[in-house]
Amino acid sequence: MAVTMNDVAKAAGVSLKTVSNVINNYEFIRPTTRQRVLAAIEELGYETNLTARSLRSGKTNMLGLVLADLSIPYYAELASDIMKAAWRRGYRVLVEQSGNEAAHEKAAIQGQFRSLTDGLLFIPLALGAEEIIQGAGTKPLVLLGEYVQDPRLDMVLIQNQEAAAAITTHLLAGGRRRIAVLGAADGDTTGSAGLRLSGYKAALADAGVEYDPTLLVRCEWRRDGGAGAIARLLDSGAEFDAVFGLNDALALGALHELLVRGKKVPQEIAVAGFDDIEEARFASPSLTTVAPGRAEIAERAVALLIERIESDRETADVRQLEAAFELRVRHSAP
Amino acid sequence: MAVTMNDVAKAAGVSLKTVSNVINNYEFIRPTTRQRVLAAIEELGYETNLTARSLRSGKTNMLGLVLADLSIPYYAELASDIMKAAWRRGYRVLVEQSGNEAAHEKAAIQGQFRSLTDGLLFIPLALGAEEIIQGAGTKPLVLLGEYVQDPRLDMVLIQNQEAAAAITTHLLAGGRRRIAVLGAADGDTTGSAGLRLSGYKAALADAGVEYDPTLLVRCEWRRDGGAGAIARLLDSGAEFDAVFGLNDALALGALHELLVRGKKVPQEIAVAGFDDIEEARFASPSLTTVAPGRAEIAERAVALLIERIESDRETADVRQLEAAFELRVRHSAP
DNA sequence: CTGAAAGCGCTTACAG
DNA sequence: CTGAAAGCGCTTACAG
Repeated sequence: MAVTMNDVAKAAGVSLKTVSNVINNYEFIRPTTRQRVLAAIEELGYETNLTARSLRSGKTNMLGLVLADLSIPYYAELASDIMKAAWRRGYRVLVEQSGNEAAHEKAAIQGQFRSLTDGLLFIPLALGAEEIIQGAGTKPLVLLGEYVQDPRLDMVLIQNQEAAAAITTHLLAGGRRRIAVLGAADGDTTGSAGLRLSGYKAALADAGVEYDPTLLVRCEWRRDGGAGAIARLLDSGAEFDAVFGLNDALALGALHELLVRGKKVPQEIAVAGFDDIEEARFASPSLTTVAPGRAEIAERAVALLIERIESDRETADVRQLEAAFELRVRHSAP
Repeated sequence: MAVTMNDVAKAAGVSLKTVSNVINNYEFIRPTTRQRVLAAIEELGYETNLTARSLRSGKTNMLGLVLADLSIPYYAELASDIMKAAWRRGYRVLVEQSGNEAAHEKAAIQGQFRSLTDGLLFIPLALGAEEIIQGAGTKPLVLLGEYVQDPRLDMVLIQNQEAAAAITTHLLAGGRRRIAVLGAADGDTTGSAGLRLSGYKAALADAGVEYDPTLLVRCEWRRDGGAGAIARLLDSGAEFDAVFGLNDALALGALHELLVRGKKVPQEIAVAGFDDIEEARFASPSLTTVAPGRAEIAERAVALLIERIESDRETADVRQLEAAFELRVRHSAP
């Protein structure tokens, strides 16, 4: 029913191959032939059937992106950047929401889904390195985020420790001495929580400030998690003069709860986050945070993945890239 | 290189067709045959090649979703809901960002992109009804949003006028008499802006309050647009006791700017929005807004589109569905 | 219940 | 520069 390349070939009086050559911008075609083919394409309203192209060429020109949920602002903003970076290079992005569940992540990295994409960008939250390596098959895979760290896997990383230390140092420089941490528990060493916590600890140590594990609250990394955590902390009677939410959602939830309870921010309690989502700039007061280099992460992850796809596999060394971060000082912690 | 159905067939000692039957859950297969095939699939690690299936069957089991940008919270949250609704019905979603540009929208509704999907969910912002009908081809299409209204097109709508009237009435009931509107200009009649503005006007008229066009500010529907609009309004010396941002982003930007300038919200100026994005609950003060039925919109749009895909075209009447809305009264306008 | 053949619409070698 | 043939990995009629 749809117009095929064969129809175009007949209309233009050339072979199938010539039409294919024109469409794929093959160099050596007589200009008049090209014109005739283009005219036929235009006239018939021909559109390439990408499914057929994929089947024959073995390439889909799609990248998979597995993340927890697009309703989480940091992931949505990252996905937007990734789609744009891919688009510039002639690829589309197929997003898969894992909902943070191991079963979904597993299905996404090994299932039929993979046959639709040439390579995968994966933000793992539930699966470990071993499971990823086992399950991922042979197509290229680049990890984002830092829940998983393994020398065998390509990844683009945030400078978690350094960035968390920088923001903690900023709070300390502002005279804060008792900095609560939302989103981690004492003893966490792995994943974003562990890395950011260790940056926090390092900054305290550098400043000669005592580390007090009773100032840590473990909770979901969402706004309501942050709000609930601050509520519990206040109810416990703990004393603190600053809050470091391990991501912006936590910090924004905490900020909300502090203001609801009549605390003055930043006069009584300073608040800082991590991610620099757009919302942070427009919070009241605006949120001090650290920008982990989202655009750079998107750009480099896409570039690396496509390089893997388009080069001969096997050969290349594992690549682990780090994005530059930047402190964003705003009113919640001047 | 990859394991094919043929490999499975050989390993199980059956024909290709039988393997296909097992995979597609064809009923009448001898249990022992099924077992043998499943065992071979397991052993060889066979995965269906979805590209090949699509080419042959003419179905991709993917829905296209064209929206402006995932970094806009309302679209991100809607996309998340749509992907979940599609997933439940066995479909994936391929998102295309139009960046609000007509050329991108046109490419998305008529380009090769369409060959990858069985149908399209489209939030038009730049194209008109005529262009959509011309360009969209033969595959099913369901519109979301209300920039375009046309009796020939399937769509799922927000009750813009009614919802805008409800929130205006709420502000009036709180004693506000001079309600600024952000995101529309006097005379707008089409699209979300026009519809919401007309709801606002209707509510004023019902309450016998005069409509003052100098209280309208046209701007981009983003946080910084709202902030800039309020700044201009304040600088102009206009008097107002409430602000209605035609979406939450506008209202949140306005809220931020009002607080920066030392205005008390809601004591001096009440603020209300439209969309009920998650961020609204955690703003300080929390944002009064209207929930347009996002989950219902996602669910019904996906259901309608899939119904169109799976039934014989042509026949059915155009369907225009409306989602129910709900007022969310919070602290910015109690 | 299962099989052998055809074909979806392209691109890929291979000729010329 | 262009053509004729083969085939990517499935599902779809059609037989039996």
